[in-house]
Amino acid sequence: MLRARLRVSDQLGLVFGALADPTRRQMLGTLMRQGSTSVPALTAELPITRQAVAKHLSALAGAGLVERAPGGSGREIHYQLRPGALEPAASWIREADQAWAGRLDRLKSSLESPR
Amino acid sequence: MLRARLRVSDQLGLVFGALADPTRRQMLGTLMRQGSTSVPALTAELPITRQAVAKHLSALAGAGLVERAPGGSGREIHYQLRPGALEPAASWIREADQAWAGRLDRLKSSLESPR
DNA sequence: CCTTTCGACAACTAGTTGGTTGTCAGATCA
DNA sequence: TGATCTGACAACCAACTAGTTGTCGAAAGG
Repeated sequence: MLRARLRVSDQLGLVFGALADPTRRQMLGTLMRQGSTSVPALTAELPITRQAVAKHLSALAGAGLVERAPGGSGREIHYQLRPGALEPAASWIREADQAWAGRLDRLKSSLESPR
Repeated sequence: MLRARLRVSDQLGLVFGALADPTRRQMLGTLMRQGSTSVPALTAELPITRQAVAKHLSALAGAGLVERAPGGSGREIHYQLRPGALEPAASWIREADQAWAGRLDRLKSSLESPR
């Protein structure tokens, strides 16, 4: 019956999913270096169309990684990093890394104290 | 002409992509708790078929997060976490988080020293 | 005023994903 | 031996993704 696959607002999944695309990571890189950017600016440094850039930006916004920059005097809409947005992902990785290492330690000690 | 989209071995992308799926994160959780597991064991705790589990496992293996456990006496193939596999992702996030915070600090200080 | 630029949609395409069913050979076990 | 379980494929399907082209109205700029 092909299960529903509701995907009920999997925040962590959205963040990791957004980070999975190299183009999106590059956009974030630009944002980190320059603080704020816009669709036309990103289009200038990427080999894709304005529309594709806009789609990626809205994916990043959907994951909460990016938001509209206030001000916006000109006609271009500017975007900036959203404070704390990386935190859930960072802490998942941190916890996993710890459990990972713990697992390996236990494995190692079980190898060191055999039969 | 619909660009090639070669995706030339984007290791980081593979890892983040693997982590983007909740089912896969759950499998990793099991692995962290139990150290080693197998397709039948995972199938027992998930609402999906054995074949789907195998596919997820091979995605995790493709991202280098998981590997076949040595030994394997019985007929089930066991899998374990691959040491250090999380490192690239962890360090990307760490660096990004730093740049992120730096950006925000500079933003704040520019707000604190106005006109 | 006319041209360009920008944002917002919409429609389309090829390829990928997450899942299914089905099949089959080999290992395990009663 | 015969039933069952396992892993490994393959085919299929619906939904999603990353990109495209095209259109349109509003804002800026000459």
